[in-house]
Formats: sequence, structure tokens, C-alpha cells
Amino acid sequence: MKVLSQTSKYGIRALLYIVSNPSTGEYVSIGEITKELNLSFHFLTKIFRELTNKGILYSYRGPSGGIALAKPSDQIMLIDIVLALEGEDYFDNCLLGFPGCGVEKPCPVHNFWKGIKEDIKSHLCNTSLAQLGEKILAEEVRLFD
Amino acid sequence: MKVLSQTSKYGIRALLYIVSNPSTGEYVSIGEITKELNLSFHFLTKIFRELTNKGILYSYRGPSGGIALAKPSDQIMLIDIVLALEGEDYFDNCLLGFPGCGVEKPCPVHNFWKGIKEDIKSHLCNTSLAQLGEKILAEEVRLFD
DNA sequence: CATATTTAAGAGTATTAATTCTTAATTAAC
DNA sequence: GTTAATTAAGAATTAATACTCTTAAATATG
Repeated sequence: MKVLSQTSKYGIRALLYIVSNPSTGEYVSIGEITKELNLSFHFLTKIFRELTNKGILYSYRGPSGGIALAKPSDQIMLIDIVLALEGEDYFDNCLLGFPGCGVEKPCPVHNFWKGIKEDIKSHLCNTSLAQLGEKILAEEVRLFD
Repeated sequence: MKVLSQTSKYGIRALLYIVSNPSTGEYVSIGEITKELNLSFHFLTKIFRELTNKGILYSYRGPSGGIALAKPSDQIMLIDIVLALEGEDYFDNCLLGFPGCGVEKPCPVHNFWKGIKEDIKSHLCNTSLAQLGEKILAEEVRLFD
């Protein structure tokens, strides 16, 4: 059951690393993140580039450069990241792939699936990086192996 | 948001065609189904082969052969088809791809995601081909374009 | 038994997603 | 200004999924 692409998963995990590791400097280097989370440096760089282009991150080149959240972590919602990386049409899908499935021509599981998508969407809309970061810091959950 | 593979989507749609088109003969030919649903004959044949191997369908070769449900349609649940085609570990996933995410080491969205998966699973467990076929026949929803 | 119809099996190809690699641009520090 | 550290950009590769094609086997009918 692959709901999010690797791109989104890595992106979110990396942002959670940032918010749960209050750093000394203004910017966090991508190299540090990928070392800690054991991700591909080049792949995460590409993912972050997308988030920078979408205005979710700032980036800065050169020594002690890196990336930083463009907004306070309590104002960055999971939905922002998911839509930026998966596309704005992320929720426009029919579970069974019925051509033209919609309100006028619903597939046999349309209403059920609509409800599930609303649950997921509302959770992503109401969950900030800060909230998840706090959970990690409170050791209710773990970021690493 | 791709939750089911094309394999599962086509498989379920094709089975719904069968249950919503009470046929004259014992077997329905794959060619008829793919013509009506505009699917690839060879691809659906491969999908049905898997369902036949898993005991969900019977198949019969030769003139007026085809495939048939191995059980009454009210005893075939969506979950049976999904697990047969996606694998038994379909629900063993972490939304964010945290390595080792589980009860002892939950990721920051573990409990939320667990709940969603349970909702989906229970719906798939409680929905039979017959139920969806009835919806289609009652024209509450549509199978075709 | 010859022919037509149908599924079985799996090799082969194409498309998409994931990952890696190469080169360039920016910036700090000496 | 030279060097080192860092992200930017996107080409190139690999892997996974989706789809197509070929050949074989089974079966009904004349």
C-alpha cells in the first residue's frame, strides 16, 4: 500500500529531522541530514530543491550554508509538503480507477473512498511539522533506527 | 494517490463486470470482458490467471470456455482480491516509510495511519462483489463510461 | 482427426519512479 | 584570488510497474 512516493517520504522525514534537532546555525546542511538519516545526498538535494522552489524552504550556498524552513515549523502543515511533492491533484483519484468517476458518475466505492480521503486530507491539514517534532522530542515516537 | 496497482483495479473492475452482467453460460470469456471494459486482453488474462491460481476464479479452456467465480459473489470480499493481487503484506506499511515503524517504535503518524488502514481494511473485508454488483444494477453507480 | 476457440505461461517491451552522477554556480575564509 | 563547502540543475542509469506479444495446451464441434 504505497500512498506516498519515496520523494514525499524522504522529504517529510528529512524535515522532521530538522525540526527535532534544533541546530546551532541558521542553515542545516543536506549532507548532515542524509548522513544521519542514511538517505541519498543527491536525491534529497533534488527533493529539497523542489521544496525550495515551492517556497517551503530557503536555501543558501557556500560554507555553513544549507536549507532552512521558510516559515515557523508550526505553520508548515504536512499537506503543504505532500501537495508540493505529489502534485495538487493528489486527492483526485478513484480507488478502483473507474474512468470518469465523480459525483455524477460515482464508482461503486466512491462515497467510501471520498470519506477516507477526507479523513487523510484533514489530518494532513491539521498536522504541523512542529507537532510531529514535539512528539519525537518527547520520545513518544522515534525518528531513527 | 495510488493506493491500488493497475492490476488490482483492472481485476476488480472486471469481476464487477461479471457480477453485474448475469451471463447465459457458465463461463464468461476474457475477450468479452476486455471488449466491454476496453482493457488489454493479455493483461487481464494474466491478472485472472493469478486469481485462478489463488482459488478465486475457475477457468475453462476451449470454445465457450472462460472464467467463472469460484464462490457465490456474496462470499467474495474485496479484501480477497486485493490481498491476492497486492500480496498478503499489503497493510504492513508505514505512511512515512520510517524504518522499523511499529508498536515498539512508532513513527510520528503511526496511530493515525493505523486507524485509517483499519477503516480501509474493514471496509474491504465487509464488501462483497455481490453488494457492489447490486449497486451497479440498481444504477446507483456506473460501471462504464 | 482437423479446425476453431479459448486460457496458460512466460518472454519481451515500454513507461514511470527511484536513484546516481556530472557539472555549474554561489559563498565564506584565508 | 584561491580553495573549500555547499546547493542548483538536469542528464544518465537502474528498478519497478505496466503492458504486449508469442507459443503452447486444452477442449468443443463437425
